[in-house]
Amino acid sequence: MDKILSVAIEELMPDPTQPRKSFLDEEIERLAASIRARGILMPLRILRDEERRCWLIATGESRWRAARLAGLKTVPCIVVDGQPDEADLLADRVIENHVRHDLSAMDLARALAKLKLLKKCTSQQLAKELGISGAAITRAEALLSLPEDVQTLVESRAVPESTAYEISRMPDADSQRELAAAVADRRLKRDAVANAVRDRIGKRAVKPKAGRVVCRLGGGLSISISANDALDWTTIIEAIDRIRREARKLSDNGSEVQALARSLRAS
Amino acid sequence: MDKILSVAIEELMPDPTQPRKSFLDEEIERLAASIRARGILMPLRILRDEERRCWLIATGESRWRAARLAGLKTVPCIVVDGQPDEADLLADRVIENHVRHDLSAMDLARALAKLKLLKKCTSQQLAKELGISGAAITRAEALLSLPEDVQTLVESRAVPESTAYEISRMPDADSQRELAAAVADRRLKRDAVANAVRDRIGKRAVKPKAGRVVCRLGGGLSISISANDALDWTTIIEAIDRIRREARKLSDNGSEVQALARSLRAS
DNA sequence: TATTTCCCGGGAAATA
DNA sequence: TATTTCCCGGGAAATA
Repeated sequence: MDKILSVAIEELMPDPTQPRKSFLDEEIERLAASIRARGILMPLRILRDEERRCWLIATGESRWRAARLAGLKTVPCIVVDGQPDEADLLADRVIENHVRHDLSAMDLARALAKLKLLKKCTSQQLAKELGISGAAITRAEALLSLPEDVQTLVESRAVPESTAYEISRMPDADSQRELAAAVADRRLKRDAVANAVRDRIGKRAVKPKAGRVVCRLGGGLSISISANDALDWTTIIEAIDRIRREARKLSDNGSEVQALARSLRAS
Repeated sequence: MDKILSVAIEELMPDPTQPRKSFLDEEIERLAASIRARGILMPLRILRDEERRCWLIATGESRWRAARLAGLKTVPCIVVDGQPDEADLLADRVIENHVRHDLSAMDLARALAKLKLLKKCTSQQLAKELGISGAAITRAEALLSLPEDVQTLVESRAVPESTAYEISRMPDADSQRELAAAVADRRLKRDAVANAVRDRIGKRAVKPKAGRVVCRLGGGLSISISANDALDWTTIIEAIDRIRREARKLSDNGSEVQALARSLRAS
């Protein structure tokens, strides 16, 4: 049977014949955090390259990068035997890339609550170690506050997890039961539940930070001004003045109107 | 170093001290399909139970169930050494439960297209073998039809995958570029793009150009002017003059910037 | 630090 | 079979 080899980080390299991958730094950092906490659970799958005298990574390149970042010297690997062809390698990578959900929402909620107790840590610390978001922990734990009968509906998937989280924000068990029943009946979906909850508990003032003012001038004509940050009058008026000067100039030149966009981009 | 053991299916059992899991039949069936196609890529992690004289599954219960369904006699396993405590086991299961995205959207698209060629199969057959949805394959492949420069925006994640799919439904490259630029600029999100596309292709009696000029002034600031019909200079300049007068007036009044939209709508 | 909002990835079911 | 619609899971960033 195959052995698991402990291979030095620097003896491994990505397979050059495989499609180039792009890695998000924060994704690798999150994985590195869980490797620091628990090590590499699943061995990489590697191929021998006799010419280069090194190992090529068949699957697990992001684990390799994260392990390096985490300061590991070696990583566990399985040598892929036989002569896998390109289709096999591609198929394996796609399969590995894909999620497997072994835990139900309630299982996850209970596991996280237990972990917090056992490790005596905060939700955020736990999130970091496990490589999941703090928001996910908040939402999972909220499920445990639901009445038993509602939890049963979640367990049976009659009420989806994200809908159940919205329900958990209702202040009393009876309203929660009522909403859960409506969802199980397919009379309400998540977004409708979220709206019902907001009506009840009062909505939060949300202001988008990206500024945007849309001015409808009538007859279908409108001008919208947008920016990455909140807009102020100085920015708005300077912008309008710029576009006005340019429009007059181009109009006098006899340019066509699309030139307005081009000329402002260039300037 | 640890060995990979080939353990008979019936010598394995779920760890009774671990939280009960619920499994979706269709989830297990999908996994079984990929196991039939490519086998079990990642060994299960198991613990010895001396009392019961069998192995307990630490991680990989759904792979075990799927393997049974797929008719395998044995599965590859790694024996977890040492005395992992409950926190370790729970943490490992949560980590394993979690997604790792090794492939970018464009990488996935290219890998799927290549697999279809190599295996000479339909998208649906491929979906089944890989354990992903047919819809995902349709969407991934659509990305390959985008102009190079738009594909580059997707690769760099300036345009999200699902948004890029909506863009790919626009009938011509110029509209696609325009939408992609708006998304990269954060002027449009996915749902707005989807609506724009529906307006354009749903109404098939092609609505020839609603006039629109988008002026990027730099630093994220932009002004767009749009109308139901084609735009001409007179309309543009009159519109700009109106908004300019109003902006100056409201600015002098000390109003907040959103008043600009309201006051023009009223007038 | 914890919670909530926003919105993207992607599966199931409806549709072509 | 392929594509599109609908909507849930869950991360990032805003908010408390």
